[in-house]
Amino acid sequence: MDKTPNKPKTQLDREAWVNAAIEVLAEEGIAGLRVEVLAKRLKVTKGSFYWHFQDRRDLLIAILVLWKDGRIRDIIKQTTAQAGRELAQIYHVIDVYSANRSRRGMMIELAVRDWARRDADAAAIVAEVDDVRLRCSRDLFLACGVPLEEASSRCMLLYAYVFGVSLMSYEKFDSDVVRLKRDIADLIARSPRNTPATPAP
Amino acid sequence: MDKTPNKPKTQLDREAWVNAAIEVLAEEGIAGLRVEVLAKRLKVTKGSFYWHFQDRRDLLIAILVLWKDGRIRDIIKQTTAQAGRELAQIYHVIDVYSANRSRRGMMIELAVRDWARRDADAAAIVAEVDDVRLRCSRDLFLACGVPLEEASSRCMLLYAYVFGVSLMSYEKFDSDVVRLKRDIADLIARSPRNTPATPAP
DNA sequence: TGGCGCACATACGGTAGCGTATGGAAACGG
DNA sequence: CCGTTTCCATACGCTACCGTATGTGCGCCA
Repeated sequence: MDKTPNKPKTQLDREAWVNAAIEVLAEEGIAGLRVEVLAKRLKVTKGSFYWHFQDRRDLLIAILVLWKDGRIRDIIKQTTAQAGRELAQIYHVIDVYSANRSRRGMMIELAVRDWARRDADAAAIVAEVDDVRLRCSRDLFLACGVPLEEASSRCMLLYAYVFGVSLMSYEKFDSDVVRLKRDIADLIARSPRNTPATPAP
Repeated sequence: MDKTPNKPKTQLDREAWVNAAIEVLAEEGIAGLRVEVLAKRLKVTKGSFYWHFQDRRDLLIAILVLWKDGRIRDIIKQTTAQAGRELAQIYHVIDVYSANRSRRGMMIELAVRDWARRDADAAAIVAEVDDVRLRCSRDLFLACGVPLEEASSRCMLLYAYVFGVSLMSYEKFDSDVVRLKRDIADLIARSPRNTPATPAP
């Protein structure tokens, strides 16, 4: 009767553990991600954890893999523009990643990157994700007619900016944050817009 | 006879502890900064630590204060340019902060910023430092004749970039990193360069 | 030269966390 | 109906820390 394929929910699977772990990772960082804490959050004991995972590192690797896949899927989605809308898409990418809207995603991002500073496996995953992201957004600039080297510079500036700005506190500095962010987006992306000197391909 | 003011070195003072702590902070992050580990590194036991400090948090606060003072002194030094050399100074700031040369300083920077994401005291210190940095480098842009709002945007882009780039891995992306970084520096600072319409003060 | 305080060392209790060993209930299969 | 598998609970040993209490060598000073 309850053979329906909806949520059984009485049992936990690996994926449920990993999702909860990513939540803790976002809140507490990699150092705060403890299996007993995680178990308490899921209302079970660590006996369950060590049935699903060989050890703590097994969970950590699973987190990295899931995060990598999600990030790559996301960036491909975000950088896929209809022809002619590439510049608008660049602005959209800047907006999405630098806004507080995706605060949770950025918290995970920063936690993973901090983790990667001391862990080779995490560093390798971050390197893969960065490479895909840079190439995808560079393609967006290239589609706008920006030369290759300039496209490289601009897309790298783009990503460095969105990560860096999430580390800073700038509330005291400028009251009109909306204008500030808009102007910065222009600095990163504007050349394709008003480059009368650059001949169209 | 040994009243000379050189290193007595037989005794540890508070500052020696704090300096060693900052070293550990850079290497292991705030979570890895344990008093017994620190004591072991200094070849003493924690009995010494708890003579100099009330508790672990006492040390952490001392770290924050020392770091703040050092950063503010440094930014004032880096943004003090002789008249007419402001633009060169901007490029110098970008170069100094984004280069691997000051890798240790950046490791501390990132560790403190990660710490600040979960600790109110650290966050307050970071906010102070950011505010001073942004104002100092904005003044540099202003001295180049850049309008106020554009100066704000550019200096914020500057700092977001230098922090963000230290979080990324871009070796696989572009082989000519020197050119890449030079072009990015131009994107951040270039407008002041070719604005012949701006009269010198 | 005896006392006094500095700068440690030693020892202790307590918590948090990892991983293991084993028990047990519930579902499932024959 | 019974055995097996799945999924989790309980209990245990161990290490790493935190913070405290107390012991101790040593220079200094009257």
